[in-house]
Amino acid sequence: MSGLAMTPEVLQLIAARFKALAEPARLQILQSLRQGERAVGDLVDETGFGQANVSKHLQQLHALGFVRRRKEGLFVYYALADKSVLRLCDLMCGRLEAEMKSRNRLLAG
Amino acid sequence: MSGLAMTPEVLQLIAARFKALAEPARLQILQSLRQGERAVGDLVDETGFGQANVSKHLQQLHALGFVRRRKEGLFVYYALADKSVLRLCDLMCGRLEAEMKSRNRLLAG
DNA sequence: CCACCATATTACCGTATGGTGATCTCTACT
DNA sequence: AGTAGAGATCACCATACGGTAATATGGTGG
Repeated sequence: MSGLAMTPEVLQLIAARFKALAEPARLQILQSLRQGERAVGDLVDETGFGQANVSKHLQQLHALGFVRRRKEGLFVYYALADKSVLRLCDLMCGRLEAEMKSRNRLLAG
Repeated sequence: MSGLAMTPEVLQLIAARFKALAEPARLQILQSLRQGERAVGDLVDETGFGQANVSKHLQQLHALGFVRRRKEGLFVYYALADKSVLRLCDLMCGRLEAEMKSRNRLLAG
């Protein structure tokens, strides 16, 4: 359970971090970043979301430490801050897979 | 990355599951369940939230497979469905700790 | 200095969601 | 059958949040 006491304040901080991942648009951005550093415009093209939208999502991800920024001339390049984000996504993905598998077993009888 | 393609539809399902954890109240409920099975009334007492509120949160957690229910007479007992929920929380908690540690290092200079 | 481009920010709208009180449902008990 | 208690559901409100267009900011080249 780690060294942190699970006070309501701490839970609020944890919840805020889960909330950052609780949005398909942000997950899609993170998936794009999985393949490497990307400028904002690249992400706009790859995801199909509006520029303002992508920028706002990136601010949120950055504020909570999920991505890091690197400014280079006119462009701002974003990248995954560390691997733990992917671990979280993969864990949740594993849950989903297990869920779908047992669902199919029920349907198949 | 597991066997699932990261289509927008899949990302939506993942996001919905993260959203279930993106609420301090639900995290607090999960923390209570960490110590074992609890009836709804117990959780109301332990968390201090209203009965309707706790019930609604439990429905959400149950709909996404985070908790399981067991009915016994008048009471309904909820418990963690598996350990992966705790892994998710602990992972996120680890991130938070690292964050706070580096934050303190900066302050200390 | 000006025009231009990439990104950030602001203002606004529509929707989703948490909290709460009231009500309904189901079970146990007499 | 009637009462009581636990939990689920409904109706409602206030707030938060995602999407978008318009605008601002900051760097680049002419």
